[in-house]
Formats: sequence, C-alpha cells, structure tokens
Amino acid sequence: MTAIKPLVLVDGSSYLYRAFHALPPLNTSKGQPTGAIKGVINMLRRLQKDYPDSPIAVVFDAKGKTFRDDMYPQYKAQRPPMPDDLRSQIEPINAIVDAMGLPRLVIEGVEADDVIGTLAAQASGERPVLVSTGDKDMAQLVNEHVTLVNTMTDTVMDVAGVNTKFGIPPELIIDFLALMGDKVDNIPGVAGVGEKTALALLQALGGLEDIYQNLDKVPDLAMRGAKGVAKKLTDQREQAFLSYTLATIKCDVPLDVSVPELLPNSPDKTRLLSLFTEFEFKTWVQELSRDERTELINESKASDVPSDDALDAVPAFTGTPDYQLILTQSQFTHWLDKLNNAPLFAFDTETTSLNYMQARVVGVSFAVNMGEAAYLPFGHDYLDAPDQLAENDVLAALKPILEDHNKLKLGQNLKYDANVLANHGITLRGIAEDTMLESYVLDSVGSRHDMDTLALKYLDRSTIHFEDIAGKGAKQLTFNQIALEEAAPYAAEDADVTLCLHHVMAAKLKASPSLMSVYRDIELPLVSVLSRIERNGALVSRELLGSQSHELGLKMQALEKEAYDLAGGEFNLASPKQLGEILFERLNIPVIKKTPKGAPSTAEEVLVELAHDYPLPKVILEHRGMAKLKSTYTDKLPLLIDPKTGRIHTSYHQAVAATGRLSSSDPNLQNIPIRSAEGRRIRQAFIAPSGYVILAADYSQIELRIMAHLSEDQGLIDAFARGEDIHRATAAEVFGVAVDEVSDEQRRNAKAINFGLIYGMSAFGLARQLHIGRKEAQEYIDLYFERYPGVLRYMDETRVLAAEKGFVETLFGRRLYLPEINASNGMRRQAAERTAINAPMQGTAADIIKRAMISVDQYLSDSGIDAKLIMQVHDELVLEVAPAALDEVKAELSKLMMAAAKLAVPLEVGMGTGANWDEAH
DNA sequence: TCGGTACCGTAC
DNA sequence: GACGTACGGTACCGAG
Repeated sequence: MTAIKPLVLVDGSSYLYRAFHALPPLNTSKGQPTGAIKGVINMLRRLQKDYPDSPIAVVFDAKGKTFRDDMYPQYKAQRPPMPDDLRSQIEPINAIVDAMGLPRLVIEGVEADDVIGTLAAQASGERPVLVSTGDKDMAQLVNEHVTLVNTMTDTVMDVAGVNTKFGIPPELIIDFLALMGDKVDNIPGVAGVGEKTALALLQALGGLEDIYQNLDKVPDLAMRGAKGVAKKLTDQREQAFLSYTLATIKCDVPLDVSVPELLPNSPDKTRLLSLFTEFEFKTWVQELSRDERTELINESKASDVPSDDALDAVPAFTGTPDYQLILTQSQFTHWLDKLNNAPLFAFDTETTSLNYMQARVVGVSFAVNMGEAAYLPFGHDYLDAPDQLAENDVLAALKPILEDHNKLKLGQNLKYDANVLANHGITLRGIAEDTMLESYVLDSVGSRHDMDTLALKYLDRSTIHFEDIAGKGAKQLTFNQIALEEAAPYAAEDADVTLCLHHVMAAKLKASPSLMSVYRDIELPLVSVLSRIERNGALVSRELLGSQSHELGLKMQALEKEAYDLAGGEFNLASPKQLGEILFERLNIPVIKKTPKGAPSTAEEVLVELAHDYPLPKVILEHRGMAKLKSTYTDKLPLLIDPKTGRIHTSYHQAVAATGRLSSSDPNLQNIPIRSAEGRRIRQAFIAPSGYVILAADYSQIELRIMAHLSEDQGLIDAFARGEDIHRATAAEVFGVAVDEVSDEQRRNAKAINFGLIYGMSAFGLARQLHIGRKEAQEYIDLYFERYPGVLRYMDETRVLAAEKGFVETLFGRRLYLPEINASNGMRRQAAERTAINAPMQGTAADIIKRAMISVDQYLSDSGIDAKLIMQVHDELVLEVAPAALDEVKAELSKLMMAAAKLAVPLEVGMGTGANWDEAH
C-alpha cells in the first residue's frame, strides 16, 4: 500500500525573510552572515525528512518588477531595499538547495506565490498538495486537495483550519485581504475597514461582489461604526476591487516545468560538505559524515530486525476481543506454539507485590494478534480457586522462550517483568519494544506513561483499572487473591492493549528517525542495564545508620529544649505554620519573604538571614538540618534493606523526568547528602562488601561542556580544551584578570553565573544567589555575554526556535515539548523559556550517561571481570570492584564514559575509590 | 484512615 | 515573581 506522495511546494522567499528577521544574527568566523541560510536550509531539511521522495519545488521571488507593479505602482513600494546582510545570503542558499538536489524555481515577472498557486492548480485532483509557507495570504489556495504547512512552527492548515483561524472559508480570503488591505505589501484595501469589520461583512453578506450588491444592508449590521462603513465602501469601490486583484494569487502562470519533473535528485554530498564547511554549519557537517557511516551499518544489519512495515500492514482491531483463560495443558501447548511462531509477542506478568525484589509471579498473559489474548494463571490461591497448571511446569516451558534473544518481546515497562522473572531464575532477553518508553520518547511531558493513560490517549479505549478488581486502601487484594473471572479479562487486556498501543506508537516513532534512534539505541538497551543495577543493589551499614539516628535524636532533643526556652513555650518545630506564628507574631521578627500562598516563609535562606539578629532561627536551622537527615535518611534507609540480599534496591524510573534523566525512588539514591560534613556521614554508610571497593566515576562539568558544544562558543571551547578550571577561567574573562590572579570571591561569582546560565537564570536570580544588587548582577551577566557571545546567541536562538517549533531537542534528538512557550501568561511563558534553555543541556547529559551505562554494562558482562554497577546519580556511576580488577576497570570505565559522545570539547571523567561512597569522592 | 496540598530540603 | 530536573518528609485539612 503506497499512498500517493504529495507535491510539496516551498515558499522560499517567505522563509528567507522570516529566518532573517526572526532568528538572531549569525556570522561565520570570516564575517559572512549565515542566519538566514541556516534557517531556510534547516526548514528544507525538515521537509525532506518528513516527505522523502515527494515531488518538491523550492520557489523564490525573482528580482525586478512584476505584473502587480504595472497594475499598481505603489505595490510593495514602501518596502525598504533588501538589507545587504540578507542579500549576501541568497547565492549561498541557491547553491545549497541545488546541492541538496531540490528543484529550485525563480520565474521573472511574477511572485513566488503565483508560481506556487499555478503548480498547486496543476496538481490539484491528481495528488495532495502541501504548500510550505509562513505567509497567511496563501490561505486562499487551501481546498480539499491543498493544505498549508508552516514548517517553522510545525502547524498545518486545511479547510477546517482556515475556518477556525480566520472565521471564514478559504474562498473568502482574497475578499478579506481586499477589504482590510495589507500593510506589508502595501495593498490599500478600504480605509477604515480593519480585520474585525472585514470579517463581520464577509460573514454577514458573503464575498466582495455580494457586499457591494447589498450595501443597503450594511448600516444594520451588528458591528462597530456600521453606519459609516457603507459610505467608506461606496467611496472606495475602485480601490477595493483593485486590492482584490492585487491580493489574488495567479494560478495560470505559463511555466515550462510540470509536476512530474519536480522529483528531487540525489544530493551532491561532496558539494554539500564543502558548502556546510564554508558556512561553518558544524553539526550538519558531522551529520553528513555520520550518515555515511550509518548507511553502511544499516545495510549490514537490515535483515535480522523485523520490519515495522509488517505491523503497519495489520489493520487496527475494532471487533470484540477474544480473551482466553489457560487452565489446561492442551490450551497451554496451543499458546506455546503461537508464541514460538510469532515474530513479536506482547506479554505481561501478574505478581503479588509492586516491590520487584519481593514479588512472586502468579500468572502471565500473552497477545500475538490484536484482539486476541490469554491469561495463564498458576498462583491464584483464594478459597475455591479452580485448579491451575503448576508453576514449575509453566515456567520451565516458558523459560527457553523468555530467555531467547531472538524471540522478540513487547511489553509495558518490561524492566519490572524482567526483575520479577529474575526472582524465578529466568533472565528475560529479547526485549524488543516497550510501550512505556515509546510514549516517553514521543512526548515525555504530554501525559503520564502508564497503560491506562496510554490506552485512553492513543486508542480512545478505557481499560479495566487495577483498583477495579483489587480494591484499594488497606483491604486491597494481591493479585493471587483475585478471582480468575476478574483477573483473566484484566490480565489478557493488558497484553492486548500493549500490542495495540505498540501498533499506534511505533508508526509515530517511525516518522521521526531521531526519536526512533533515542528509543531504540538508548532507552530500549537501557532496560536490561537498569534491571541489573537495581537487582545488584547497594550495601549499607545498618549499624552505622542506627548510631547516626541515635546521635541525631539526642542532639535534636537538646535543640528542642533550647527552642522552647527562646520561644517561651512548646511548639512543633517541624510545622512551618506554628513556627511562623512564633517568629512573626509572638516574637515580632520582621517578615523577609512570603511563600507563594502569601504566608510568611520560614525557608532556610530566610532563617539564615534572621539568625544574624535573633537566636531562635539559628536553633531552628540546626534542628531542621538534623531532622531532615534523620527522617529522610538514617531512619528510612534501614527499613528498605531487603531481607534476602541485605542490600538496598532502588527503583530507577525511565519515563518520569521530562528532560530524559532517570529518577530514583524507594529510596531515592540520587539525593543522598554530600554538601555538608554531617550529610556526608550518610554516604559513609554506603559500603563495599568485604573483598571489594567502591569506585565512583563522574563526568566533570558535563552540562557546561555541553553548553560549549551546543553554543559553539570559541572562547568557552578553548577554555575547556586548555583543561582549565572552568569557573576560574570564566572569572578571569569576566573580571578581566589573569587566571592565576582570580580571587576566591571572583571564582565563586563566576561559578554562580555558570550554573545560572544552565538554568536560564535572570539578573534577579543571580543577585539573590550572590547577595548583590540586581544592577551589579546584570553587569556580571552582560560582561559574561560580551566575553562569550556564542553563548548569548545560542540562548536567543534556543528561545526563538522553541517558540516556533514548540519543542527543544538534545544533541541526540530527544525532544521536549513546551506547550506553554507561547503562553499569554508571562510567568508561565518565562518558566517555559527557562526550561527551553535548560532541557537541551540537562537532556544531552542524560543521553550521554545512558549511552555510557549501556557500553559499560556490555563491557562488564563481556569481560566477566569482577565488578558491577550499583548506582547512577545523573553524572556519576558507582561500581563495586574487586581490588585485583580495579586498574583495568578504571581504565576501561574512563575510556567508555569519555567515548559516549563526541563533542567539540573533551569529556573528562573523575574517579575515586574507597571503602565507602564518601571515601570514593 | 485516606488522599491531596503546602512547604521545605536533599541531590545533580 | 524572579534558577532547571527530580523525590520525599512533615504538617494540615477535608472527605469517608
């Protein structure tokens, strides 16, 4: 089934101007402006990716007069001449378009619009037409065959879209322009008739002709100044009809090309490479060389991966599903046969607990074809439960299938299934697809990624919820206690829905090679790696934590007494509300800051400030610090030690953080204290077992290095290349002193600036951070951007691109959508802008360490060396290593982590070892 | 007894 | 209001 490829008509001139004006200026090191080139070519590359092999034409305005100038000498007359900085970019664009193999059209005497209108008319009815433009005037071309697409904003406009956007159908767009005129093109329109009046007239009376035939009805229309409008229309009749002609796109320009001749040629890669190099488009240069490498790789492995085409050919299932319950050996044999012969099957485990270390599998469900699934129970043991197949027999029969690399599996969060199967001695292999990860890669923030949410979102299907059959709260049943009549439809549905979801989401992913690569090359291989890390666990000393808890408790008691004396009565130190009353009402201490809800804040920074003048805040601060350590860490961690392994097994969440980072819970191992001496004692409780040492390896300044790479700022790149202390180097630049004369304060300030940049900080934020004036903070920021202009440009460009596209990307193509980037609420919009700045850096760092984890895990298992991964903390990997293996592991780990990305700056890795996690830093 | 919100604090 | 991403603790409040 091959759909007819659409004809793609690109309004090159509209993008040329938009790119030039909307994007911040960009120059090569020789001073050649390239911002518009980059904008236009970027857009063409996107179109090519979206519509490969479609006939396409890139159309530009010709120089000189057009027929409209003859008709109306003032047409576009007020337009300033093209700026030199734009003019000099036209030839390069032409050259690149030609090298890309795209047909380029420039026709004398008419405008690009007319050429596009003509070609659209020619193709109309034979194939769909997509007009790629940023110009709304083109809406007049829209009909059932012709759609507009704004490639810069990724929005499309069909007939319904025109109606929604303008409130009138496409046929009336010319009339609309004729009435209200167009400032940009200097089309006069009817003076005194603006957008609102024009729409009211058109909606009430129809087109221009109809309006003039019904001028008597105009004064009665419900619109502002209706009475005067009729006179204006009468007086300016001629001008109105002239405007109509001017605004009409000509659809019968004589052309000496026709649609079939517009197929793209294969690109001249050598020429492209030299052009991209000349204009210093470094990422495209890299991509060109990378593409050539991957083409070779793909050719060699194309045959052993099942094609997604096979799935796409399966129509969506709409009938009544067939869900079976497997209770007999012959039913089981039948399904084993299906599984063995399926190119891919969905499966799901039902268990007794959400805790993957303690869970036992009590049943398994499968789906091979959509709408057909089965539940195989073997551990339900409620009163009067029917006889089931024996667990041992079932698992023994399934084991070879589940452990076979070549029997491909699909699931929803298969890491969990892999973990619980491991409890039964089964190593899940052949993890080929995971719907949770498909959803996460498609849109990490748009919705949650649990199956119920996905079924509603992608299948418009409401599923049986776990709570529906298990109940909730204290009397919630475990799965083995649920009657099979209820359990079977639920479990079978899970497998079926997973299969249907994959069908839908895989097609979406396929449309975007970069998202597909994030999914297939990063997220999917990571599943098994994370499963192993989780099951390895981290060893903690129960004794050490216990004595720390005890000690903290004693100190807190003393502080409480002290606090009650100072406050003149007992109160709950942990209650911000009660504390606020004591401080700000009873003791009349001034309020420095309020919480978002308006209550006086008792946050740390406030108490630190107050501690200068009052004794109580200092006591509260000390108490809080201890309470935090005790309740969150020293009391809690021992409770999470698994009785069987004696270790702590966290859960890493792969589809939670918007940027692509992992998160960790139960416990969260990614926020164990390190900054204060007291906090670090908790890290001392993370110990190596006897005969091993802890090895911690972390990327040094990874996000700043990524900023240097993405911004291509030469100063920053050079500083990293020289291997300088980056905060010191920044301070030297910003404060204009030699590197070895930077004071501690200057370095501290520079460090705050560097971190602030990563977070999209404002002068206010920096001022608060450094306790300086806002003006002074702004001066620092200005100085910084003066020294590192590439960074400023990158930030501006990122904001603009985010606003136009609605998402930002990491180096590896992971996307983060920013629905509020164009919000009218300034605060929300600014928050989205800060996310836009931060996400590419944080997300690229996440991509890099994930890639490193995959290769490190591969190395560890291939080599069989005595070492294992036990933790990941965003930019750090922690391992347990036998001392005899230490030298080799360190060398290999460093090599693999550095090789996880090729940036314009070196990726440096720091390492430490010790008997515990604290010592390893 | 629970679920949700507010506030606070830990990490990178 | 003003610095990004997480998780989780305690307090508090209201519904059941």
